[in-house]
Formats: sequence, structure tokens, C-alpha cells
Amino acid sequence: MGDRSSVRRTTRAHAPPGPAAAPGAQGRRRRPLTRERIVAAALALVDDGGLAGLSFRRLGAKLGCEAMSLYHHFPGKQHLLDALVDHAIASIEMPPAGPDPVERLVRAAYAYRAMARRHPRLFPLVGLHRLNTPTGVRFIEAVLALTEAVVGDRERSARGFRALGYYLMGAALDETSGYALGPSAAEPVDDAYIAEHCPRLAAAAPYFGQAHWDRTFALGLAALIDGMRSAPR
Amino acid sequence: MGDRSSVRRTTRAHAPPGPAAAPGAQGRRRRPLTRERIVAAALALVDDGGLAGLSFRRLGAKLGCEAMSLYHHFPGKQHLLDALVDHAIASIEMPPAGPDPVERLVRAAYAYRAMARRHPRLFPLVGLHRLNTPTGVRFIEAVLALTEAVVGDRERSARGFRALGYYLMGAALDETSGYALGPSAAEPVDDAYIAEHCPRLAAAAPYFGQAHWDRTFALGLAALIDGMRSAPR
DNA sequence: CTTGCAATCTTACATCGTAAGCCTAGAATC
DNA sequence: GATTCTAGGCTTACGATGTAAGATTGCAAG
Repeated sequence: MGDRSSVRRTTRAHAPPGPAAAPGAQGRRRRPLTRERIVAAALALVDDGGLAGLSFRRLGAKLGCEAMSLYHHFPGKQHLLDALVDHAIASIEMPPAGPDPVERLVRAAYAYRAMARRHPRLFPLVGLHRLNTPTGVRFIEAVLALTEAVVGDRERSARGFRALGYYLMGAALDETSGYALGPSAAEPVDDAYIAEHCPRLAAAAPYFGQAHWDRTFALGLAALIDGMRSAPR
Repeated sequence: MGDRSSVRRTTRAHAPPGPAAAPGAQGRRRRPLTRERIVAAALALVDDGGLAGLSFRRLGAKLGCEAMSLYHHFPGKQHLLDALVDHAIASIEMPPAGPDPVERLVRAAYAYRAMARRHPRLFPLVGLHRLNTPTGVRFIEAVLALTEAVVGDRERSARGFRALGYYLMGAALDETSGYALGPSAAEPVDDAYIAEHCPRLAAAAPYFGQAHWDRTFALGLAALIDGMRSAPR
């Protein structure tokens, strides 16, 4: 309650090290805050601190301003996260036009996965986020064009798009924050138990390693697309 | 810093309304805290408040104890979350033995999806969590047995298991916390823009509704399993 | 009774998102 | 030049959160 003692520091007590004192930092300090700068800094913060490491205070520290200043550019944290998602989606490099629609679809899938790998810590947010921004809608439209070129009719194209999205999202999530990196049980089972009671798991485990991710992803993707194309209508 | 003045209330100041005063609440209050009770209460809290709604303080309030008391049963929030995941995995009803391995695998997939639907708010945690508890390992072993019965050899079984897991996780995540329910952009694009610039999305949108989830899930699952079975070795 | 231990509670701290409002440099207007 | 306005930054404060440290209680064994 009380604690009326607060010092009423004249604001200058903190200012000197800020705008004028450190000449090296001045250039950085001068540069005005913009959405772009903030997004870039936030992305950097997430990339090496995870989503939990992104806070307005830390972001402000990185940008040389106070946390509350950010509210002049983003009305809340959710809006900032939206911007990060948008940035990630926009960074997906869709494949150029080409003769083989299946190959283009496959390449688009790889491009999405590549985005996830560029920002593994951010991806859980991207994967679950609605893509109802202009950027997101454009991306969806492009992928829909590809699925439509691969399977014939509209309905199967729509469903195929969804199924492909499921697979992509699951694969990317697993590779970026899943088994190897996600939260782990506090008391994991030990290998001896597995070797004794779970012969199949013990046999399969070697194929679960990171070295096998590429091939497994490729096989699953091919299986899904093949299955979609040959499905009875 | 000083402030030694704290009132040293004899604890009775708070106690009377607690253990003895309210006779109606006594039954609930008497029951000792156990891991099971805590997990059940936490699950209820998550089920109707989302993961963000689960806090030790709220959990304590629901159980009639203080937040810190929970630390005698779970050393930290992460351990509690682990227990929730374990509970969810254990609740998956694997299909009984039967002649058709493909059908059993499909039913196992549906059982997993059903678990996600029972606890939609919890599922994002379950899907990303390592299953390295006895319960989780048992589940994996059972599904591996099924994939092995469906595709022939060990390697393709292992990879198929992974790919199936990707699909399942993506589908369940999307259905429980994805497009319809997940975080949405602050400034969504309006329908007119979509109708004009995204003909394919406009055409596909009807098939994205919840009424179509079942069929889309079934088609994608069938496509993936078919593709796995007929893949070149 | 004393002792001891396990379960519970109290207090306190650092951190978070953010509401409310202050301050100041520069643009706009007179 | 003097005035006013305003955008963009800053300070302070509030109620949450997870949890460290330690006090307190109640019951069982000696």
C-alpha cells in the first residue's frame, strides 16, 4: 500500500545514459521506432528465446526504448504476434510456374516446411494461426490453385488442400517443436524399459532421428498426394 | 527490507471460515489433496478456460486450498501439465483385436482424434508433448504394431507411423484449435476482397466448414494409408 | 508428553500485459 | 516569433502469474 517514498527521480536520472551519453548507441537510438523495426526485433527475440522469451519489456530493451512506447505502433501483444505470423507467411517462396503440377505442389509443401525451419520457435504460432490476412489469403489461393491442378474437381481439391495442410502443419510442428524439442516428461521412461517391453518402438527408434526427417517427410507427402489423386471420386 | 511490522495474524484470522466454520464445504475441504484430484480439477479448468486459464491460484481456489499447497504434489507447473498429457493419452481407447489391420489402424486414428475432441483446449499441449512416459510409450508401441501389420517392413512401418502421426496431429490441432478457433488476425480481410481476388478460395470455402470435417478427415486418412501401402519399397 | 514429519499456509519477489496519464520535440497556425 | 497541437515517447501503477523460503499445523510414533 503506502510506500509513498518513491524517489520522484527527475527523469534525467535515467536519461543521460540514453539519448546523449553513449555516442555509439546514438545512431540506433535516433532511428525512430517503426512497425518494421519492431517486427524484426521481435522475430530475433523469438528466434533465440522462444515465444516465451518475447515480452514488451525485453523488446523495448532491445530497441532502446521503453515497453510502453511499443503500444504506439501495436495496440497490444496480439497484434504484434499477428504481424510476426504475417511476416512468416509472406516469406514463403512459392515455386515458379512449371509443367508438372504435382512437382509444383510438392515444392510448395517444401517451401512451407522451409519457412517453419527458418523460424522454428515461431512456428507453433504460425501453424495454429488463422491466415485471414491479405498475405495469408494470397498464400491459400496459390496453394489451392496447385491442388486443383493436381486432383480434378473442386470438392476433392478443397478437401485435398485441407488434408495436405494437416500433414504439413503436423510435420512442421513435429520437426520444429515436437518430439525432439518440445516439452518432455519430468520422469521419462528409461531405455531399458523400452528395450524390454516395446520391441517395435526399439526397432523403429533409429528411423525417428533427425537424419531421417527429410526422407520420412518426402514419403508421407508422396503417399498423401498419390492417395489423393487415385482416390475414388 | 524491513517491514517487520507484519501483523502476525495467528492464522486463525483466516482459519475459522476454512476447516470448521462452513459445514457444507467441510466435506470438500476435508478430502485430502491427491494427484488424482488435482489433475481432475486442472483438467476441468483447462476444459473450460483454456490452457491460459489454468493457474495454481485458480486451481487452489477450485480445490479449496492455497496455490502453494499444490507444490507438495507437483514440483512445478510443468509436472502438472505432464500429468494432464499422460491422462489424455491414457484415455485413448485403442480398437480391439480384429482381422483387418487397415480397419484397426483407421479406428486407432479415430480414437486419437476423439481424445482431442474430448479435450480440445488441452490438445495443443498433448499434440506437441513428447510421449516418453510409460503411458505414452505403451500407446506408441500399440500404434506401431498396427502400422507394421498394414505396411510390410520395419522401415516403412516406422516412417508410416511418423507420417500418420503428422497427419493426425495436424488434423486434430486444426479441428480443435485451428482455423475456426485459433488466434485470428486483428484486421481480417473482408469477404468482398476474397470473392473478387480469390476465386478458388471462395469456391473451396464451403467445404472448409465444420460440417465437412469428418469426411475430409476420412478422405485424407484413407489417402495417406493407401499411399503408404502402395508406395514403392 | 515430546518429537518428528508431511501437508498446508503465508509472505515475498520478479516478471508479465497493459491502463492512465505526463512530457517533450517538432509541425502547424496565427 | 509566439502559440497551439499532436505524435511518439516515458513513468507509474495494477492485478495477474510461477514459485522460492520458511512458518505453522495436525497427526503418528516413541
